[in-house]
Amino acid sequence: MFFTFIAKFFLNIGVFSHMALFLSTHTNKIDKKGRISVPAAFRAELSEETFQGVVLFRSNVHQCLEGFAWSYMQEIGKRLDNFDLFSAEQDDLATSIFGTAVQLPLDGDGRIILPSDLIDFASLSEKASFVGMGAKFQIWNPSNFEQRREVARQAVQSKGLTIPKVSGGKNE
Amino acid sequence: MFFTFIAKFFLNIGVFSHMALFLSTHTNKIDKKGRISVPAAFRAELSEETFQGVVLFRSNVHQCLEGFAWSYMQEIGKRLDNFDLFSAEQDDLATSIFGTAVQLPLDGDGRIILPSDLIDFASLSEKASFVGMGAKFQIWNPSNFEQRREVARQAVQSKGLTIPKVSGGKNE
DNA sequence: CTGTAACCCATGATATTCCATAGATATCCA
DNA sequence: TGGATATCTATGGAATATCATGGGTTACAG
Repeated sequence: MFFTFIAKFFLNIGVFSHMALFLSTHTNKIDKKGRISVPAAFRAELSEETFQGVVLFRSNVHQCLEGFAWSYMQEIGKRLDNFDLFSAEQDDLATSIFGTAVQLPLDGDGRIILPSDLIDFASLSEKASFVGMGAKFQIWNPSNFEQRREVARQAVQSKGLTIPKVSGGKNE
Repeated sequence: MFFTFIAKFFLNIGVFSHMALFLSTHTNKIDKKGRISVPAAFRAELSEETFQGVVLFRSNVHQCLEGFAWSYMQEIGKRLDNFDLFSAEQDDLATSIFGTAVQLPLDGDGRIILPSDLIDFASLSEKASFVGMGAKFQIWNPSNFEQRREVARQAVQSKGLTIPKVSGGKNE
């Protein structure tokens, strides 16, 4: 159908080009070499990326790490451009994101090596939880995340936040 | 930017129009591997989906699970992506929606495997009831659902709840 | 040299695929 | 209409593939 064709066209040229959608929480072990398996479901989302790996940096809000596909960094760059070029916000964000980010390749078995400073920052020890957040994901100390999950749930309820309504269905 | 505007326009007018419509209640057995058949009527609603399976997460309101088609989840993902990337709201929503959701593929016989933490959350044991809710469905312990059904029925009666007529635009 | 990272392979646990069956439903034809 | 046959569905179990993890070996840079 015509509209579908048009929409697919725009998808293909990259307006909403394939975006990774990280979902669910997976807890894996950090071995004594500092390696950890990236969950297979997350790796599948990265399969079409030119760079096979992830970008990690320190969260500005929580005691956890944040991760993206490499291509999503470009999107962040674009969004930063919407700030005033020399504003304090732009400077702070650019510093905290680009300044501290590390690019970690996947090894042949789908693992990454977590740098020790990031392990320290997020208080990781034996295990770490990969938490899907849609376009990005977070890496948490599992017990810290249990608390965070509960806080988030209550915030969603008390602030009356709702899942954004989906339009476009036959049956709205 | 122009292309973004056009793409948003197509999203809003509902290019992605097919939406599953889940109806009725079906109770099936959970086998010792944690597998359960998704009711055939629900599977038929999923037949046009690119991803053959469902997305489940914990209800924020009831002691039950909620399920969607994958495309519905993608749509939520795009909307969530329009929030400020690092805002508290985005973070809370993404954590409670994506962080707790799981993507479950249908096996060749139309079954899914229920993760044990979700089985615990919903107090499921031998059997589970799939309850159609339109665009989504819920999964209940059958006896808990009987109570819930009665509470809902009385609420509708006493409050005189009705389904509002759709007015104006599709996505208000 | 020496430690670290990249690569390779082994293994147990878990998930996925495949096949069998029984009961229910639908279909078809006399 | 009745009854035989085919199809679909839910379920059980076995065979196969995948994943997470551990450990070893080689490549390489300080």
